[in-house]
Amino acid sequence: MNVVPAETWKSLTSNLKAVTEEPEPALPSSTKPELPSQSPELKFYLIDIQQHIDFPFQTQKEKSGTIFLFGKVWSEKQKKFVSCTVHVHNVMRTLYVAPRERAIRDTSIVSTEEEIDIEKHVIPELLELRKNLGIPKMNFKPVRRKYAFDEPGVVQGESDFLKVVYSYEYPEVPDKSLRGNSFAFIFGTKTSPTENFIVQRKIMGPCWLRITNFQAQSTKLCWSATECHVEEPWCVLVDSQGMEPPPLSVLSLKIQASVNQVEKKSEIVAISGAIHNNVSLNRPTKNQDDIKTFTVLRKLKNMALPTDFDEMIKKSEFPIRLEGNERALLGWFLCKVHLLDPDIIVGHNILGYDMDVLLFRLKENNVPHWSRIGRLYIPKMPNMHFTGGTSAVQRSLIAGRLGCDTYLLSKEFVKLKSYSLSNLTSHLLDVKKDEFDVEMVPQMFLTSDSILELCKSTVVDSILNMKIMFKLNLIPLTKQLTELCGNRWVRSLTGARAERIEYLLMHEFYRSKPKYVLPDRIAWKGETKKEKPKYGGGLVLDPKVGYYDSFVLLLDFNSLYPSIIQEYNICFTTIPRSKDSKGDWVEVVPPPSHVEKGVLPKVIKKLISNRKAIKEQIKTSSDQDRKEQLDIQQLAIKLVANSMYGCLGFTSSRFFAIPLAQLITTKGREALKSTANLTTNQLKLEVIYGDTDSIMVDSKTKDLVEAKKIALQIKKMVNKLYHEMEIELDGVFLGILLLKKKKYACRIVREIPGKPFKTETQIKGLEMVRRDWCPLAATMGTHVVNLILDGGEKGIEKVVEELHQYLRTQASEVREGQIDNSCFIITKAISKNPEDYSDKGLPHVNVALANKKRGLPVHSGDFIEYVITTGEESVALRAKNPDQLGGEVKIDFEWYLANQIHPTISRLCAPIEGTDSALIAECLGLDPTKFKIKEKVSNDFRLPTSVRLSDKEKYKDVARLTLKCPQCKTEQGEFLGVYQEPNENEPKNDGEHFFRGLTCKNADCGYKFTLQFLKNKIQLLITQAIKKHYVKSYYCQRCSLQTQQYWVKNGKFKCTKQSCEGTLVEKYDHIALLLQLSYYRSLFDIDRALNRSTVENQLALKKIYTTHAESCLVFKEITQFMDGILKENNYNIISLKKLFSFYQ
DNA sequence: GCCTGGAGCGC
DNA sequence: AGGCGCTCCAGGC
Repeated sequence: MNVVPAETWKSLTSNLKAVTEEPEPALPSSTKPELPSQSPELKFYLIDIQQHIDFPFQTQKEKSGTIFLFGKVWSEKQKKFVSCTVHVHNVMRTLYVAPRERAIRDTSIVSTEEEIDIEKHVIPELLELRKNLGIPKMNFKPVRRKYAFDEPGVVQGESDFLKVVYSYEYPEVPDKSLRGNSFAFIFGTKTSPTENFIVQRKIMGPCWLRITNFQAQSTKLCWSATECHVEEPWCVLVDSQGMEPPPLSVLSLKIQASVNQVEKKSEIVAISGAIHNNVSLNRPTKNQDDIKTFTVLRKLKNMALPTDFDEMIKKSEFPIRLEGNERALLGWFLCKVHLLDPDIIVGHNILGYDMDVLLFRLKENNVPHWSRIGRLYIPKMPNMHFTGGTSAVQRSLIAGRLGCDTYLLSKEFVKLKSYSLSNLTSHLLDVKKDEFDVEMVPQMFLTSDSILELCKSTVVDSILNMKIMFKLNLIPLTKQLTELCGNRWVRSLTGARAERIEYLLMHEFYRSKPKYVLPDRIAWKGETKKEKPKYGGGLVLDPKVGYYDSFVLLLDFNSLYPSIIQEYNICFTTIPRSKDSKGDWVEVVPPPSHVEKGVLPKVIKKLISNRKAIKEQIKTSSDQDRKEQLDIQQLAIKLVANSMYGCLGFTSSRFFAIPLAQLITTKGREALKSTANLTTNQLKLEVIYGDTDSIMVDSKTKDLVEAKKIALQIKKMVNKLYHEMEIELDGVFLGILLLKKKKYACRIVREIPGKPFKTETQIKGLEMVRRDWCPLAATMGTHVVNLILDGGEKGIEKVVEELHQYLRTQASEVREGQIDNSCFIITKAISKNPEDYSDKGLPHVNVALANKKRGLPVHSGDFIEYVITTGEESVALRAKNPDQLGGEVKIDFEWYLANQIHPTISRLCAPIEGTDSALIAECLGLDPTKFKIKEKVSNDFRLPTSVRLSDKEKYKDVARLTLKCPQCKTEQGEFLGVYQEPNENEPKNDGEHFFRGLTCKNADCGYKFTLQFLKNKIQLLITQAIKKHYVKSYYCQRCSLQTQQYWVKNGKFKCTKQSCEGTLVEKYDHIALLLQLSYYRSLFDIDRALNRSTVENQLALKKIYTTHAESCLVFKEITQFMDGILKENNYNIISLKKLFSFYQ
């Protein structure tokens, strides 16, 4: 058993300052908390805000109107920052009542004629409401406010509102009372104390606060080092001086559980922690290796530890604490947490799994002071379900400490195929570490060595987690995002992206003068299933499929949607919105130019100009430290600016506005269309593809400087059209294989000053970048892509040859079991609980169910890894967890070749001449009959200029088409077809007059060749071609021998080579045949001729075609006729075989 | 063969 | 607890 490779252990621990133990935790002291200071004002660094938790000893008023500010203060006594909690009492409900323009008819309060007056009508109606709700006290105050949202009946723009303030201890205004006779709506009834506090106190994320009039707490309610309270929210002021924030202490946790096989419940056997006490908030932390660790381990029930284990612990390279049982382990751990008092707890999937297990075990073991896991003192654990997933209630129990989940956050900030800890460490840290199965834990307790290995594994995991947190700059980045938007930091850490934008806009609308009344939060409808789209999105241009070996330019609009918001002044405040009679939103247009700039464009402008300034600073700064800090800032701004559009279209967003989102995408489509059109028509360039905000242009040159000039032309032309939107050269490709919309592979040019440029292969959308295809398919696909992209230099025939060779060797390696099992693992996410799938035929669902049965945690959103094994059942039932492989459970190689490798390679080769689906199948040793070509027969794939051989070159060896007049028997000479090579200096040929009228060259005869005659001739030629080229040979899977001899053993064709026992597979070399057939076809294909001509020739050709329209029709029919034959036979070897036998 | 979910991409 | 557009595969009819 070796989970932690020696080099991993060494690399991780040698860098640590010291892997030593903290002092033994003492029992909790009962001394009264130290008062922060005696000065009238407390400097307090705010980290997080939490609302009430149900303390049994709190009054209703305290429960509902009190919020907790968690943060840090300077302790003179200890000469360091210590944790502090400030209780803010009396946060009040703040409602805004919007009067109706006219009162509702037939009411006792006002007559219909009367204008509504706040004093006369609204206040009395509210007093009535107050009485009915039993609220003793409400404050009223008429105020000027603006409104720009969608509550029906509320006046848009500036008007009078009635502000109502009352305590949270009294009931909320119920939904049925939100509309009255004199008022259209009451806003803010559901707003939480936290939100009111943040918005009204204008708190933008973690920041320094000045706390005035603070008082000592008489009752200790927190585990923080210090605590105090203020009676009124206005005692809390944002300190604008902007001092450097204090460093935070971070505890990285790894909880090692084991499944109790009797009860099928998780138990905790070990916990490791890694501590860093000096984590920076604004920049990457220095001395990231300044980490200390602890590990606490316990004995298993009814299982003695190996006798030499005490000795082992003493000799261990890192501290291990041994406890007798789970309860003692947890108690020791809680003391540790209390002593270390971390501001942040980091862990892998800690918010999705670990917290649940920890809380469950704390409860089961009835561990005292369990709430020290957080900073609030909570006497009794609330009732909750333990489902193996951490619920919102559970998360709130660590209040005061920020939970930083590397699993959750890496999902948000980096794109990977898997987010398991081992995959994260291998991609981000270049460290190898395996994970072991929880089922292994009990047997690991049998020997001291394996117990030590287990401890090593947990301690290494805790260190790695910390390192991932540093690597991704999770703390500075999320802090920056929080600061930009003014939401709560914990929310940024749990990936609440929509909420960030909500807060950004709330602050912005609240800052405006006069303030805006904000829209209410929409209740979450619980439904998570994807709805169908509500409006149109980005435009995707039809790709001109093929392989290009010239420089291809990628131009795109910088931050298209944010730019559009600015360019067209798109905002709630500038564009009136309404619904039609069916209740659908009416499409809108941008406001006239004289309209004042809206709030949205203003925010975007601020963000973008800040980002520009920061990027400028990065360029000029020489301080690496500062550069990294600035880079985090600019990245955060980009993330925020780009996500604003998404929130406009998000149904549950507070700032939900379909018409605005729709207008933005409409303008985006317009911009892309016009850019593509202008490039094609005005600059006469070829746009080969485009998606949402980008176009790809074939420069048709092999000169980089020349290509860049073209890009500049496009840029200049397009940018003249806009103020805010800006197109830019985003990249130059040398070689691109363009296969489908959103699917391509290219070589990006990377320029190095003073040196020749390099290229880097980039793949988009293909199987190779998808986690639901196995790594083997990805490796092979990538290899083939590189073969093709290298094609420009080698020539396409060579590429095809190499490709076929590669497939053969790979296929035999697969069959012989030479490929590592891990290359066959397919990963798929489950989107709901495995039991909830109606469709039981899904492999990953079956594996998820099997995992669950074994006691492994499975939750919605998890990635399930599986392999397909041999057997007779359906594929779904043959899907197994990779750790089950061995013995009779074997990987079904044939399934992989047919269902993973073949489709991947076939699709890549679709535009490549000289190979096809059936041929690829044959190379892979699969039955070619099962791989009929689905793609339509088409010869109009783009081929690169250099690889695209001239027809003359390409068809130099094929049999020519000659015709003889059936009437006068005159030989007509070679038929040269509809396509003339450009710049051909050869004399006019005899075949040309066929084209000019399909008439016999013997003027006396004058026979006109009929369609039927030509068809028959073609049919004949095809059969001749088949006879000539169709030679069957065999290919040895083991020694690669190609032969036409064989001997039979056990009904299999065996290799004739001495001492080779390999099996022969049939090899059909039908490239020559295809070439011949495609030659015949090319003679008649007008579209192809046009496609392959230069621009000048195209014009000339078109002219000729028009004058000979009748002949052209015949040619078209012949082309279609040939396509028919080819399609019918599917370019398929077996079908060709049938044809062959038929004509034999 | 057509349609519908689901999954996972691209932007 | 951002959006839509576009392959692909499976399964059902």
